[in-house]
Amino acid sequence: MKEGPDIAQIGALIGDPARANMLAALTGGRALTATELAGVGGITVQTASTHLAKLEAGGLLAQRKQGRHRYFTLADEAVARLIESMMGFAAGRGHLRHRPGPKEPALRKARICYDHLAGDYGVRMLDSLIASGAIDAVGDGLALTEKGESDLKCIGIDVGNLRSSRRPLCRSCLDWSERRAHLAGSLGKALLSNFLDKGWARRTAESRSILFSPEGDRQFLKLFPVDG
Amino acid sequence: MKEGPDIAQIGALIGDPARANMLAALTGGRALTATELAGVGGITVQTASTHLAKLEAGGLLAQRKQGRHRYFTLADEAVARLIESMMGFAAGRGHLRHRPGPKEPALRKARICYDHLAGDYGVRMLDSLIASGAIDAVGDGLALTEKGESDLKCIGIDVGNLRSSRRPLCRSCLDWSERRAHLAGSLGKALLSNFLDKGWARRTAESRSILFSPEGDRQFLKLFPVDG
DNA sequence: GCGATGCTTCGGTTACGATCGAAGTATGAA
DNA sequence: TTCATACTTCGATCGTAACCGAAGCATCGC
Repeated sequence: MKEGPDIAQIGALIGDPARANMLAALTGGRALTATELAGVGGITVQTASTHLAKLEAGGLLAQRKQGRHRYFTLADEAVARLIESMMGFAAGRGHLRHRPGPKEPALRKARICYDHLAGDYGVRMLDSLIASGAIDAVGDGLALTEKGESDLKCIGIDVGNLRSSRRPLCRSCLDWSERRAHLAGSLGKALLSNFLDKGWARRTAESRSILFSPEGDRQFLKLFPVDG
Repeated sequence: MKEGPDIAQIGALIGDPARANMLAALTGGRALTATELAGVGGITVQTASTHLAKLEAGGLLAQRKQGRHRYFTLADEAVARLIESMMGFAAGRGHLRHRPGPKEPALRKARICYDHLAGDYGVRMLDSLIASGAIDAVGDGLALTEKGESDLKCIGIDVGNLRSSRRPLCRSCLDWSERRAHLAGSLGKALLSNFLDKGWARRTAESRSILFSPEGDRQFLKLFPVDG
């Protein structure tokens, strides 16, 4: 019976609603304090503190002390992928939390997934990159082409730098709202950073959603057209 | 706070040790009865029954009545992928259940992962297929080459038939014991079936491990050499 | 019909863990 | 120093869910 790694521990860690909410919030990539996380979990700070200790002991979270604050983040990208893949699974089973809330539409349009763009815009961007021949979709994987590399240089992304990191350049990540793939990996991160730097979009304080400015919206849609 | 799909439900379902053991056992691909699952979970049939009802209600399991038996399987491949990905994650964090048991070595050598070969042999097979040019590894994805298609025909696998199914032909699946990828998808399934049909290997009754016969072992190692 | 087997439902016990108030520690500000 | 903020630890409560014995259905073999 006792075969393989123990998934029950991790399941149990994610299985508590308060902890699940905190993890989902941290999938936004931002480092949050214990008090903020207590807020998203809907619990007091004392309770949050014990939850956070458990999550850290389980290897899901990392913390960084800074003054009297304690900032928590997901331990690494693997955690983010696990959470997102569970979200994709849950969405596919109809385990939606309840009726779409007021913030849902914005979240479905564009949101941050650890450090890259997800939602309708994320999926659109990848589709467009594939259609233009910048990225090859082979089997279930993604690879940047030479054309893609030069295209990216034009908008100010130096792929050479990215390659030097150990992290994969392109990675596909299943989008729970669109049920299709969007672009993750260091390139996904670089593209989102690029948009934020240019002022095309900005992150919101409380939510995972990404807000595009009217001008940014226009530029983005022009840069990543659909149907070719 | 209430953003996105509800992962807590699924986490909680997997988070119980008895349920986790049952799910892990079902990742073996075989349909098991409630009594058998009670055995792997280390609980009585009554308790198992309630667990199984919950897992079914949560969409993780499917059941099929047959006479007075009730056979349970994972609801679909997505569940299997979720379980395996959690195992991979857990293994990476050192959440190993405890000391390797007596059956561990066999399990690490070759085991079934839903419907394809995993473990050392599974990883070796994929490595060899890539080294021989039968499969292209592009980015994090896999694609069968023309050479691969003709190679497979020689050992009695008709790729054309496989293509007609909706399921992806090649898919990489992270191996929790080896921490590297092995081949999943319909091709992974076909290869394992092929070995079983030829009598090279057989499944065991109780465990997920795959036992190779001496002759099958020889043939397998010859067909999938390492180092080119 | 009968008993045996496989499974579910019911009822009651038990144990674990989530929760919060209160007190304790650490850091920063005044 | 003194106070305020951020967080953790302690202690106690409470609810839920896992668990099993016993009883209830369903199906098979005879």
